[in-house]
Amino acid sequence: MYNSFMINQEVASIFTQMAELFEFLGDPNDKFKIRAYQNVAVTIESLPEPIDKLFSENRLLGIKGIGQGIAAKIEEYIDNGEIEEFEMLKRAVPKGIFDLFAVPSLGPKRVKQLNVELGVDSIASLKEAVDKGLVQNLAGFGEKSAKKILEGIELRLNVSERRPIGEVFLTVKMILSEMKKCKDLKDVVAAGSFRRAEESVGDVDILATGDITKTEKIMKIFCELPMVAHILGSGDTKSSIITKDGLQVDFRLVLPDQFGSALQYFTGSKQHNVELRTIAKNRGYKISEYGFFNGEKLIASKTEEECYNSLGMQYIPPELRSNTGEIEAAQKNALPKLIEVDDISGDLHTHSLWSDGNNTIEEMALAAQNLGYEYIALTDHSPSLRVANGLNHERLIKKKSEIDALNEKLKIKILFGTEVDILADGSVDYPDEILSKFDVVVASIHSRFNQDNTERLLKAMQNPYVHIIGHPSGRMIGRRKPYELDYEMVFKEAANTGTILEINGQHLRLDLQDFYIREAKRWNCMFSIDSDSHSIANLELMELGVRWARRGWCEKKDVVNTLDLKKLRQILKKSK
DNA sequence: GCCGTTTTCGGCCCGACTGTTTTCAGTCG
Repeated sequence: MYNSFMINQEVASIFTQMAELFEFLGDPNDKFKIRAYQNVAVTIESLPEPIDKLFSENRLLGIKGIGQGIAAKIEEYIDNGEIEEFEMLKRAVPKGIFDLFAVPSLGPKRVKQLNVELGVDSIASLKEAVDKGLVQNLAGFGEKSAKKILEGIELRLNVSERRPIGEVFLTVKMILSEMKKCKDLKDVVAAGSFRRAEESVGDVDILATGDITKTEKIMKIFCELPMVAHILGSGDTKSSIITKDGLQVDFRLVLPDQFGSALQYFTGSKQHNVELRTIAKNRGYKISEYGFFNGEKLIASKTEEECYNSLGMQYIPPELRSNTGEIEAAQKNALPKLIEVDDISGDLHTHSLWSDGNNTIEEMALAAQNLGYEYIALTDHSPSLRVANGLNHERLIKKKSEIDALNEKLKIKILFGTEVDILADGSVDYPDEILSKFDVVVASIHSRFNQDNTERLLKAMQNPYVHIIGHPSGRMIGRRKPYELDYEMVFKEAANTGTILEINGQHLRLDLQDFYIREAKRWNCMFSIDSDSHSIANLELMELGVRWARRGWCEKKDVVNTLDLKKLRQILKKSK
């Protein structure tokens, strides 16, 4: 879905949007041009190199999906920072068009119809049209469509000002690593909901300490970062910018002696800090971003550890700061020792070109090896997921022999896996004799999201060959609600059958949800944390998955892919 | 707009689901 190169994201996003605009304009001759643009956007997003480098080395035309026309547009973007045809298209359509496309259940055809017949050109005018009962009367629309549209708007509004954390994750990491190159800075940390690993974030606050006499130079470096689109303001201690992908980032320079209290203050959450201030007040203390004070006397401010300890409690990791029991636990010295990214030994849910991934098995394996993994499971889809090019028996045999050959020459161990579809009746999409051949079987639901799926999951877990339930709730942040489940029954059965529950790190999934991870832990469930990568760049989403698991109070011992391969194989064998 | 042992034109993924229809269009993955 994204890679580490800002320019690739920018170009890919333009082709995606151009495809949407052509679809809206609705010229039937454009049908396959649209598909070409959609395809090339995906390709560009998963390229292992920045596209301006490929261009300067005359290698654009060697990439599948890039021909003369698209290469010329990429060149135009590299030279001018924009593509004229895209700018013209945008002028030819209503301004709020991309907002309308983003409403679930609305596609280009219906947006067009709404625009032509009712003059709808924004979320606001859409809502107005539904409220007035106009939409319901359009040909092809009815009461249910209108209701769906309202629900869709609601889903959109919930994330309108906030964005899924995965969408900004790599941008923020890149800003941090760029700023860390500055020798006048010491600490550089993103605070706020980003640091707490909330599923969505608003503005991002970056806190830094360093040589205060060099503030002018430091702020200049920040405002001139390559991803900056607009500078909202820049002063001695704070600068604000908007990135090219529309994220507001504030950069604050604080005194080294106040870094701990400032970081504590700007990390939140609000509820956590309110509770903390109450406790401080009861002790006669006062807390601010400048320090923890007893009267006029400074008690703590340099580090967060010092600040928390001064209130008679353990240091509370940022992912836990939601005022849902973490403060009481910290006071009793009873916080869990949370899992770390470095604890992960491998990824158990990834896709390759064999199904709907964008890289070869070898590319995926080498990228995983670079992350320091001992193993990676390539879990391509099963046949019923036709859109994802699921593998039949014949292709499985070929894939297996490719893996065997690679395992002869690579250091990392590649596990032969599948993400097998859980069918309508809870059976899975391969017979036992095939299932038994896999090292890792992830079973997932990809259909019938509008019903209670408890029975399907229970039956899948009872299958002796199913090791892991993939993305158990099926939700997509801002797009699709979790389907109905009796979680208690699911957790009980997972524990009984030794089925591992996945914590999926894909940026729109983050599934199981954090509070259910905590709940499942009470039932002694086991977890795997997976990236569900469809390209090499996505493998880095493991970090997001781990931080999400930390929100669920996960420890190393709860997570099977912290084990070395030998122990992992034992668990997979023994647990079923 | 791209592609090619079906190669310079003709094909490009396609089935499930939903809500609207009463045989189908649009959306989604």
